[in-house]
Amino acid sequence: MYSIGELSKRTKVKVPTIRYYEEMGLLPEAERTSGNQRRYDKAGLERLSFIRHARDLGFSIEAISSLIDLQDHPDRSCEAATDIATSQLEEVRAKIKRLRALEKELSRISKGCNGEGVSGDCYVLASLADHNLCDREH
Amino acid sequence: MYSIGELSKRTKVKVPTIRYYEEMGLLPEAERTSGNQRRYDKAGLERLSFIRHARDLGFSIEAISSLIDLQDHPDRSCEAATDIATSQLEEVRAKIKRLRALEKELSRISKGCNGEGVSGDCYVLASLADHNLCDREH
DNA sequence: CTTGAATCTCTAGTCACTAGAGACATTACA
DNA sequence: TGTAATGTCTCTAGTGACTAGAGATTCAAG
Repeated sequence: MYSIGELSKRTKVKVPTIRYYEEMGLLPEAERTSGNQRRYDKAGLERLSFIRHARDLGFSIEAISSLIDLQDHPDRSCEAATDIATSQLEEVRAKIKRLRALEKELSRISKGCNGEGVSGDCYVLASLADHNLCDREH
Repeated sequence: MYSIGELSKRTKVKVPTIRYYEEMGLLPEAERTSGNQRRYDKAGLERLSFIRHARDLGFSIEAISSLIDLQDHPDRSCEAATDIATSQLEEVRAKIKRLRALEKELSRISKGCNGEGVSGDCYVLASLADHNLCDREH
Protein backbone atom coordinates (compact mmCIF):
# COMPACT_ATOMS: atom_id res chain seq x y z
CA MET A 1 0.00 0.00 0.00
CA TYR A 2 1.22 3.44 -0.93
CA SER A 3 0.65 6.71 0.82
CA ILE A 4 -0.46 9.62 -1.34
CA GLY A 5 3.09 10.95 -1.29
CA GLU A 6 4.57 7.70 -2.57
CA LEU A 7 1.95 7.53 -5.27
CA SER A 8 2.85 11.08 -6.18
CA LYS A 9 6.54 10.20 -6.53
CA ARG A 10 5.86 7.12 -8.62
CA THR A 11 3.45 8.80 -11.01
CA LYS A 12 4.90 12.31 -10.93
CA VAL A 13 1.43 13.67 -10.23
CA LYS A 14 1.42 16.21 -7.41
CA VAL A 15 -0.33 15.35 -4.18
CA PRO A 16 -3.06 18.03 -4.37
CA THR A 17 -3.69 17.00 -7.97
CA ILE A 18 -4.31 13.42 -6.88
CA ARG A 19 -6.86 14.64 -4.36
CA TYR A 20 -8.38 16.80 -7.06
CA TYR A 21 -8.73 13.81 -9.38
CA GLU A 22 -10.47 11.90 -6.63
CA GLU A 23 -12.87 14.76 -6.08
CA MET A 24 -13.57 14.92 -9.83
CA GLY A 25 -14.36 11.22 -9.84
CA LEU A 26 -11.42 10.14 -11.98
CA LEU A 27 -10.04 8.14 -9.11
CA PRO A 28 -12.30 6.10 -6.84
CA GLU A 29 -12.37 7.19 -3.22
CA ALA A 30 -9.23 5.83 -1.65
CA GLU A 31 -9.16 3.53 1.33
CA ARG A 32 -8.13 5.23 4.53
CA THR A 33 -5.94 4.36 7.49
CA SER A 34 -7.40 4.56 10.98
CA GLY A 35 -5.93 8.06 11.04
CA ASN A 36 -7.86 9.02 7.87
CA GLN A 37 -4.92 9.07 5.46
CA ARG A 38 -5.35 7.74 1.95
CA ARG A 39 -3.76 4.42 1.01
CA TYR A 40 -3.46 3.09 -2.54
CA ASP A 41 -2.82 -0.30 -4.07
CA LYS A 42 -1.46 -1.33 -7.46
CA ALA A 43 -4.81 -0.73 -9.17
CA GLY A 44 -4.78 2.86 -7.91
CA LEU A 45 -1.27 3.33 -9.20
CA GLU A 46 -2.23 2.01 -12.62
CA ARG A 47 -5.30 4.13 -12.92
CA LEU A 48 -3.39 7.25 -11.98
CA SER A 49 -0.69 6.39 -14.52
CA PHE A 50 -3.39 6.07 -17.14
CA ILE A 51 -4.78 9.48 -16.22
CA ARG A 52 -1.33 11.05 -16.19
CA HIS A 53 -0.53 9.66 -19.59
CA ALA A 54 -3.81 10.81 -21.08
CA ARG A 55 -3.39 14.30 -19.57
CA ASP A 56 0.10 14.46 -21.05
CA LEU A 57 -1.49 13.78 -24.40
CA GLY A 58 -3.84 16.70 -23.85
CA PHE A 59 -7.04 14.80 -23.15
CA SER A 60 -9.47 16.79 -21.03
CA ILE A 61 -10.68 15.50 -17.68
CA GLU A 62 -14.04 14.90 -19.31
CA ALA A 63 -12.55 12.84 -22.13
CA ILE A 64 -10.57 10.83 -19.62
CA SER A 65 -13.75 10.20 -17.66
CA SER A 66 -15.31 8.69 -20.77
CA LEU A 67 -12.25 6.57 -21.42
CA ILE A 68 -12.32 5.30 -17.85
CA ASP A 69 -16.00 4.43 -18.22
CA LEU A 70 -15.06 2.35 -21.23
CA GLN A 71 -12.30 0.64 -19.29
CA ASP A 72 -14.75 -0.18 -16.55
CA HIS A 73 -17.20 -1.72 -19.05
CA PRO A 74 -15.03 -3.86 -21.32
CA ASP A 75 -18.09 -5.23 -23.09
CA ARG A 76 -18.87 -1.88 -24.76
CA SER A 77 -17.82 -0.95 -28.22
CA CYS A 78 -14.30 0.18 -28.76
CA GLU A 79 -15.48 2.71 -31.30
CA ALA A 80 -16.06 5.38 -28.69
CA ALA A 81 -12.46 5.22 -27.51
CA THR A 82 -11.20 5.53 -31.06
CA ASP A 83 -13.51 8.48 -31.62
CA ILE A 84 -12.12 10.26 -28.60
CA ALA A 85 -8.53 9.64 -29.67
CA THR A 86 -9.25 10.71 -33.23
CA SER A 87 -10.92 13.96 -32.26
CA GLN A 88 -8.05 14.63 -29.92
CA LEU A 89 -5.69 14.10 -32.85
CA GLU A 90 -7.67 16.53 -34.97
CA GLU A 91 -7.48 19.16 -32.28
CA VAL A 92 -3.75 18.71 -31.97
CA ARG A 93 -3.31 19.05 -35.73
CA ALA A 94 -5.40 22.21 -35.80
CA LYS A 95 -3.34 23.67 -32.98
CA ILE A 96 -0.11 22.89 -34.80
CA LYS A 97 -1.36 24.55 -37.93
CA ARG A 98 -2.31 27.66 -36.07
CA LEU A 99 0.94 27.80 -34.15
CA ARG A 100 2.96 27.49 -37.35
CA ALA A 101 1.25 30.58 -38.73
CA LEU A 102 1.99 32.41 -35.49
CA GLU A 103 5.58 31.30 -35.58
CA LYS A 104 5.96 32.70 -39.04
CA GLU A 105 4.57 36.06 -38.11
CA LEU A 106 6.36 36.34 -34.79
CA SER A 107 9.67 35.49 -36.35
CA ARG A 108 9.07 38.09 -39.04
CA ILE A 109 8.14 40.64 -36.38
CA SER A 110 11.06 40.03 -34.09
CA LYS A 111 13.56 39.86 -36.93
CA GLY A 112 12.30 43.18 -38.28
CA CYS A 113 13.66 45.05 -35.31
CA ASN A 114 17.27 45.10 -34.25
CA GLY A 115 16.41 46.04 -30.67
CA GLU A 116 18.16 49.35 -30.96
CA GLY A 117 16.49 52.72 -31.05
CA VAL A 118 13.40 53.88 -29.23
CA SER A 119 10.00 52.26 -29.02
CA GLY A 120 8.40 55.10 -30.92
CA ASP A 121 9.81 53.57 -34.08
CA CYS A 122 9.64 49.96 -32.95
CA TYR A 123 8.72 47.56 -35.70
CA VAL A 124 7.31 45.07 -33.17
CA LEU A 125 4.84 47.60 -31.87
CA ALA A 126 3.98 48.81 -35.35
CA SER A 127 3.32 45.27 -36.51
CA LEU A 128 1.02 44.59 -33.63
CA ALA A 129 -0.80 47.86 -34.08
CA ASP A 130 -1.40 47.35 -37.76
CA HIS A 131 -2.68 44.04 -38.92
CA ASN A 132 -2.08 45.08 -42.53
CA LEU A 133 1.61 44.57 -41.96
CA CYS A 134 0.94 40.86 -41.60
CA ASP A 135 1.83 38.65 -44.53
CA ARG A 136 -1.34 36.70 -44.32
CA GLU A 137 -4.53 36.19 -42.41
CA HIS A 138 -4.40 34.51 -39.03
CA MET B 1 -18.10 57.81 -31.29
CA TYR B 2 -18.83 54.11 -31.06
CA SER B 3 -20.95 52.27 -28.54
CA ILE B 4 -19.43 49.18 -26.98
CA GLY B 5 -21.49 47.03 -29.33
CA GLU B 6 -20.20 48.79 -32.44
CA LEU B 7 -16.65 48.52 -31.16
CA SER B 8 -17.29 44.84 -30.58
CA LYS B 9 -18.46 44.34 -34.16
CA ARG B 10 -15.53 46.23 -35.65
CA THR B 11 -12.87 44.47 -33.63
CA LYS B 12 -14.57 41.08 -33.23
CA VAL B 13 -13.95 41.28 -29.51
CA LYS B 14 -17.01 40.35 -27.47
CA VAL B 15 -18.70 43.02 -25.38
CA PRO B 16 -18.01 41.46 -21.97
CA THR B 17 -14.41 40.94 -23.01
CA ILE B 18 -14.03 44.64 -23.76
CA ARG B 19 -15.33 45.46 -20.30
CA TYR B 20 -12.94 42.88 -18.89
CA TYR B 21 -9.98 44.49 -20.67
CA GLU B 22 -10.97 47.84 -19.21
CA GLU B 23 -11.12 46.34 -15.74
CA MET B 24 -7.68 44.77 -16.24
CA GLY B 25 -6.30 48.14 -17.26
CA LEU B 26 -5.54 47.24 -20.89
CA LEU B 27 -8.03 49.81 -22.05
CA PRO B 28 -8.31 53.21 -20.36
CA GLU B 29 -11.62 53.90 -18.68
CA ALA B 30 -14.02 54.81 -21.44
CA GLU B 31 -15.90 58.07 -21.61
CA ARG B 32 -19.55 57.76 -20.68
CA THR B 33 -22.81 59.17 -21.94
CA SER B 34 -25.09 60.98 -19.51
CA GLY B 35 -26.81 57.63 -19.13
CA ASN B 36 -23.53 55.94 -18.14
CA GLN B 37 -22.91 53.99 -21.33
CA ARG B 38 -19.38 53.67 -22.70
CA ARG B 39 -18.42 55.62 -25.82
CA TYR B 40 -15.21 55.08 -27.79
CA ASP B 41 -13.29 57.11 -30.33
CA LYS B 42 -10.79 56.10 -32.99
CA ALA B 43 -7.97 55.80 -30.45
CA GLY B 44 -10.03 53.31 -28.48
CA LEU B 45 -10.71 51.32 -31.61
CA GLU B 46 -7.02 51.21 -32.45
CA ARG B 47 -5.93 50.18 -29.03
CA LEU B 48 -8.47 47.39 -28.93
CA SER B 49 -7.33 46.20 -32.35
CA PHE B 50 -3.79 46.11 -31.07
CA ILE B 51 -4.88 44.04 -28.09
CA ARG B 52 -6.92 41.72 -30.24
CA HIS B 53 -4.03 41.17 -32.60
CA ALA B 54 -1.58 40.51 -29.79
CA ARG B 55 -4.00 38.07 -28.10
CA ASP B 56 -4.40 36.26 -31.41
CA LEU B 57 -0.66 35.86 -31.43
CA GLY B 58 -0.84 34.31 -27.99
CA PHE B 59 0.58 37.17 -25.95
CA SER B 60 -0.66 37.13 -22.36
CA ILE B 61 -2.58 40.03 -20.88
CA GLU B 62 0.52 40.81 -18.84
CA ALA B 63 2.79 40.90 -21.88
CA ILE B 64 0.30 43.12 -23.67
CA SER B 65 0.29 45.44 -20.68
CA SER B 66 4.03 45.85 -21.03
CA LEU B 67 3.75 46.45 -24.76
CA ILE B 68 1.12 49.12 -24.16
CA ASP B 69 3.36 50.79 -21.60
CA LEU B 70 6.02 50.98 -24.28
CA GLN B 71 3.56 52.43 -26.75
CA ASP B 72 2.60 55.07 -24.25
CA HIS B 73 6.24 56.04 -23.71
CA PRO B 74 7.73 56.23 -27.21
CA ASP B 75 11.02 57.53 -25.81
CA ARG B 76 11.87 54.24 -24.11
CA SER B 77 14.10 51.63 -25.60
CA CYS B 78 12.64 49.35 -28.17
CA GLU B 79 14.66 46.43 -26.84
CA ALA B 80 11.98 45.48 -24.33
CA ALA B 81 9.37 45.06 -27.06
CA THR B 82 11.70 42.87 -29.06
CA ASP B 83 12.44 40.78 -25.96
CA ILE B 84 8.76 40.19 -25.38
CA ALA B 85 8.17 39.20 -28.99
CA THR B 86 11.19 36.93 -29.02
CA SER B 87 10.24 35.09 -25.87
CA GLN B 88 6.74 34.69 -27.27
CA LEU B 89 8.29 33.18 -30.37
CA GLU B 90 10.33 30.77 -28.27
CA GLU B 91 7.22 29.67 -26.42
CA VAL B 92 5.38 29.09 -29.66
CA ARG B 93 8.24 27.00 -31.01
CA ALA B 94 8.36 24.92 -27.86
CA LYS B 95 4.63 24.30 -28.07
CA ILE B 96 4.90 23.22 -31.69
CA LYS B 97 7.62 20.78 -30.84
CA ARG B 98 5.58 19.24 -28.08
CA LEU B 99 2.44 19.05 -30.17
CA ARG B 100 4.31 17.32 -32.98
CA ALA B 101 5.33 14.57 -30.59
CA LEU B 102 1.74 14.24 -29.42
CA GLU B 103 0.50 14.13 -32.96
CA LYS B 104 2.81 11.29 -33.71
CA GLU B 105 1.70 9.25 -30.78
CA LEU B 106 -1.99 9.98 -31.19
CA SER B 107 -1.92 9.08 -34.83
CA ARG B 108 -0.18 5.81 -33.98
CA ILE B 109 -2.77 5.13 -31.29
CA SER B 110 -5.84 5.88 -33.34
CA LYS B 111 -4.56 4.05 -36.37
CA GLY B 112 -3.82 0.98 -34.27
CA CYS B 113 -7.49 0.32 -33.71
CA ASN B 114 -10.07 -0.26 -36.39
CA GLY B 115 -12.97 0.80 -34.17
CA GLU B 116 -14.53 -2.61 -34.29
CA GLY B 117 -14.70 -5.04 -31.44
CA VAL B 118 -15.22 -4.36 -27.77
CA SER B 119 -13.34 -1.98 -25.54
CA GLY B 120 -11.90 -4.83 -23.51
CA ASP B 121 -9.39 -5.34 -26.31
CA CYS B 122 -9.17 -1.72 -27.39
CA TYR B 123 -5.74 -0.64 -28.52
CA VAL B 124 -6.46 3.00 -27.66
CA LEU B 125 -7.15 2.13 -24.04
CA ALA B 126 -4.20 -0.24 -23.88
CA SER B 127 -1.90 2.44 -25.24
CA LEU B 128 -3.05 4.94 -22.70
CA ALA B 129 -2.77 2.46 -19.86
CA ASP B 130 0.76 1.42 -20.74
CA HIS B 131 3.29 4.07 -21.41
CA ASN B 132 5.73 1.43 -22.60
CA LEU B 133 3.72 1.10 -25.78
CA CYS B 134 4.84 4.60 -26.70
CA ASP B 135 7.56 4.93 -29.27
CA ARG B 136 9.36 7.57 -27.33
CA GLU B 137 9.36 9.71 -24.26
CA HIS B 138 6.95 12.61 -24.02
C1' DC C 1 -44.46 57.77 -26.62
C1' DT C 2 -43.84 53.21 -26.79
C1' DT C 3 -41.35 49.18 -27.75
C1' DG C 4 -37.46 46.33 -28.17
C1' DA C 5 -32.68 46.05 -28.38
C1' DA C 6 -28.55 47.43 -26.17
C1' DT C 7 -26.22 48.48 -22.18
C1' DC C 8 -25.22 48.76 -17.21
C1' DT C 9 -23.33 46.39 -12.75
C1' DC C 10 -22.82 42.49 -10.15
C1' DT C 11 -22.04 37.75 -8.99
C1' DA C 12 -20.69 33.30 -10.11
C1' DG C 13 -18.94 29.70 -13.21
C1' DT C 14 -15.34 27.63 -16.42
C1' DC C 15 -10.78 24.38 -16.52
C1' DA C 16 -7.21 22.13 -14.29
C1' DC C 17 -5.00 22.89 -11.11
C1' DT C 18 -1.97 25.60 -7.20
C1' DA C 19 -1.16 27.85 -2.68
C1' DG C 20 -1.73 28.45 2.01
C1' DA C 21 -3.62 27.91 6.83
C1' DG C 22 -4.10 25.31 10.75
C1' DA C 23 -4.87 20.75 12.64
C1' DC C 24 -3.76 15.90 12.96
C1' DA C 25 -0.92 11.39 11.76
C1' DT C 26 3.05 8.87 10.98
C1' DT C 27 7.90 7.75 11.10
C1' DA C 28 12.72 7.87 12.54
C1' DC C 29 15.71 8.13 15.88
C1' DA C 30 17.50 8.73 20.86
C1' DT D 1 8.78 5.85 25.37
C1' DG D 2 9.49 10.68 24.01
C1' DT D 3 10.06 13.98 20.72
C1' DA D 4 10.93 16.16 16.50
C1' DA D 5 10.46 16.24 11.67
C1' DT D 6 7.90 15.23 8.00
C1' DG D 7 3.65 13.91 5.84
C1' DT D 8 -1.18 14.30 5.44
C1' DC D 9 -5.81 16.08 6.38
C1' DT D 10 -9.69 19.56 5.09
C1' DC D 11 -10.91 23.90 3.77
C1' DT D 12 -10.85 28.21 1.34
C1' DA D 13 -9.23 31.11 -2.13
C1' DG D 14 -6.45 32.29 -6.25
C1' DT D 15 -4.84 31.63 -11.21
C1' DG D 16 -5.88 33.34 -16.50
C1' DA D 17 -8.88 34.89 -19.68
C1' DC D 18 -12.79 35.00 -20.15
C1' DT D 19 -18.26 33.51 -20.26
C1' DA D 20 -23.06 33.41 -18.48
C1' DG D 21 -26.90 35.16 -16.27
C1' DA D 22 -29.94 38.30 -13.40
C1' DG D 23 -32.23 42.40 -12.96
C1' DA D 24 -32.19 47.32 -13.81
C1' DT D 25 -31.56 51.17 -16.87
C1' DT D 26 -30.87 53.64 -21.40
C1' DC D 27 -30.98 54.22 -26.13
C1' DA D 28 -32.76 54.47 -31.04
C1' DA D 29 -36.47 53.74 -34.28
C1' DG D 30 -41.01 54.23 -35.65
